[in-house]
Amino acid sequence: MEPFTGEMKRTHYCGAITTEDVGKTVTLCGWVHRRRDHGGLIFVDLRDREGFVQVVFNPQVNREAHEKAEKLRSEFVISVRGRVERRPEGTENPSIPTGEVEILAEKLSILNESKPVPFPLEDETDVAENVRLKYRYLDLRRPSMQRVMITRHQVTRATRDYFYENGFLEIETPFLTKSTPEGARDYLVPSRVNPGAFYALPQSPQLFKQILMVSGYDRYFQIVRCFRDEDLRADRQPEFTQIDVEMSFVDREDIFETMEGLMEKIFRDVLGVSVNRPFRRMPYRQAMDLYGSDKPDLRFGMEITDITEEVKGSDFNVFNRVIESGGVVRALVAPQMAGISRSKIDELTEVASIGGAKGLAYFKVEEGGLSSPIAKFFGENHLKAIQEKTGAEAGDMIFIVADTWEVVCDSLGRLRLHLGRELNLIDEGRYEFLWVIDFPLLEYDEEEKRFVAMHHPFTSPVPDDIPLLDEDPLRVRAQAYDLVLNGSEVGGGSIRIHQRALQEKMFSLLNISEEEARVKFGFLLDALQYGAPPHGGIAFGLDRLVMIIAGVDSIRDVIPFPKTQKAVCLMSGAPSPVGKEQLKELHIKLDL
RNA sequence: GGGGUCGUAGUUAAGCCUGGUUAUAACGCCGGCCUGUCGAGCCGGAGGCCGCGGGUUCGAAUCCCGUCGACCCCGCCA
Repeated sequence: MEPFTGEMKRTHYCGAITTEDVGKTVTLCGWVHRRRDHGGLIFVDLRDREGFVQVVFNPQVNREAHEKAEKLRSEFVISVRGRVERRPEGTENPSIPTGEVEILAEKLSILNESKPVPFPLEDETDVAENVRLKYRYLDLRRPSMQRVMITRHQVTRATRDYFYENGFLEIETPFLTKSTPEGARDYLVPSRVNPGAFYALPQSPQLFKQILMVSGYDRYFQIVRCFRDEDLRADRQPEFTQIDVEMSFVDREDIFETMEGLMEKIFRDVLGVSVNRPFRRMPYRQAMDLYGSDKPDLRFGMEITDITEEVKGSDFNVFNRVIESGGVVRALVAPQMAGISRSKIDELTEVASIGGAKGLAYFKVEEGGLSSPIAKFFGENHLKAIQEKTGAEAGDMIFIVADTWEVVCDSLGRLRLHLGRELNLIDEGRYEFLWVIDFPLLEYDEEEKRFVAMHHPFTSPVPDDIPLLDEDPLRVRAQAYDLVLNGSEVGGGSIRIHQRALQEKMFSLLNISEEEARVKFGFLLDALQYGAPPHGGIAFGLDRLVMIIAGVDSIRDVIPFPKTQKAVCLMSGAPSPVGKEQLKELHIKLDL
């Protein structure tokens, strides 16, 4: 080990050396990626965040450097000074960016050694994820991980640039804030100086950004961490990052225009892709009807067809009972799948059953018509009508689910996605944006026996629907919108309620008492009395957006230090027990 | 809370169904040789609580029960 002196400080990044640099003496700092020791000659691939370059230790160039290089091992940290040379003819390596050049080492400093690493630091890795997470500092050293983190940086940079250019103010909101009902479970932080009281980490800065509008800041954005104590998934972490936006004196169109501009800039700056504007729009109801999802993947077609009318009057009682009780019968055509096996059908039935379907009926489309174990219950006119309505052609398979509207949508939606992937109908290079609009304002929660807000309680109803709040609350549409990209919800927002009376009415519809509203949201209700401007906004899930842009399947691959499914950090060991003294200071007794 | 997949040298896997001498391979690691390699090559070597605990058996990596952990999914996530 040697001191790091000025003469060995970096002049270039390894990955940035080009034929332009031939003849120059450069100093490189980095990690030994690989060493190939020929006894006489030693080759070292030296790596830094920009890439790697071959360093040649030749005793005839410098004996001392060559002798030292014999000690080098993987992941040693070194500084090398030497001349950039074009590689001798026939030894170029066209498979790497710096393959035409090499560094003839004249001086080597070993700045630090490394134990043998627990797994190879290669781009392609099949190492178990728990090993990667335990040694995250090594995992993050892998070039593919560094590329993703750089991509993430580019996305946040493009975002900041865009909002700065468009007159938005970047303002911070508290992390130690107040627990609110509705929504996800809160992460709580005990207050030492207020025994028995707790802060909550924000699920989002929702109320604060609305307050900022009341305060006249007009256009706000923040790239901000949010916390939700719910179970994890491939695209869900307990702490995640939102691009949070709020604007005053705007309607939905202004938000769409501004946010499409943001997406356009991000995709241009980061991927060099130009996106088609304006983005498509689709009412929630239509998305559910056609794609069985409120976040449809529009990279492929395969739309769902309603055949409730077409099957009426058959002898098939399963369908008849569903229709009598107000349900629907709908079909999905799987192209050229008529020949699939019984076990394949079982597998697809399983997929549909996740959505609640109690069975999956099917018709094989043959030259002469439809065939199926249940075909005997249908007249020739029924079968013909089904085939015509679905547009199925010979060789196709028609899958049918009959149930409540919700179950049919969910089941066929899942089946559609499953088949889309399996039949390779999804063009991975495409980016299909979609605004889903006209969400219902409310849903009925069977468990709690009350209405709950579909988006959140501060979402404004569509003005025309306000009279319905009393007559038929479930039919009230919200001024809410989601941005969907390739079947993933990447953002959601709404025009907010800016009048106290309407906000109070909303709380009462949600069965939140006046008393409770005052305690939980009093500050918002108060603020709305003092000149609150009309306003609205949106929040994007930065992590999900980066997942799509970087083309990775796990949210853990776009977060430098993620948690496992049990919300544990395998590197630091968090969460962990704390000492008695610490608990006592916080006035907390454990009950385990 | 529930369903599923997985857990064997540092890493990735085989062996497990059908129990039987010393648990197999590749990569990595250590030593030697080697001046144009880039997954360098050749020769030699070390390395295992078969996740953990219990049971069945003359005998368990292998069969059974439990448990822990990682991952995927359902519920949950305004």
